Amino acid sequence: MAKRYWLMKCEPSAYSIDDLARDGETCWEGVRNFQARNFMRDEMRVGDGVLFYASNAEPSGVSGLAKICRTGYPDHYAWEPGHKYFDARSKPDAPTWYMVDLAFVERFAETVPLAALKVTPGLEAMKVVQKGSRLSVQPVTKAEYDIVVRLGRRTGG
DNA sequence: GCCAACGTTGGC
DNA sequence: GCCAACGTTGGC
Repeated sequence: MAKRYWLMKCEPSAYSIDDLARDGETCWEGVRNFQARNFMRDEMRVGDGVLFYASNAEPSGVSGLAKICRTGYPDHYAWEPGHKYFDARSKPDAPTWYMVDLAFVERFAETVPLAALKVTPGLEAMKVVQKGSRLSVQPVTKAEYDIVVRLGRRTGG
């Protein structure tokens, strides 16, 4: 299957592109939205490209790149009573929630702010630029991915 | 910190 | 199945 592209959101106070650069790889636990779950469980493949998006940040925007290094598997944190991500619905023999693993690719010198995404031709259809979009894992096209990468690598504004 | 927009839950 | 209430997301 052809390589696909995604945008994945995280608050930097929880996990940032710098954290990923340090760790090399991380598991993307804690997604508790069915649509986002379906993308991770059913559609992501090893090698897919990821725009790493910092939400609730200064500024919010794409702070770097990652790639999928492990396809969907059960989010075992949902099975740990007392854990922040515990969910009694999810059982080891019938998991409700899934996660993938991400590998660090690149940290942009400066975050590409949401405001820049909103005014860049070719990105109008991205979910993240649409008002009220809360989906934390969303597909992007190769064209959109390439435009954002170009913005992220452009130095000196 | 505010609050609009959203997804989910639950009463009926 | 409807929809109000609730909790959460996330820009500002």
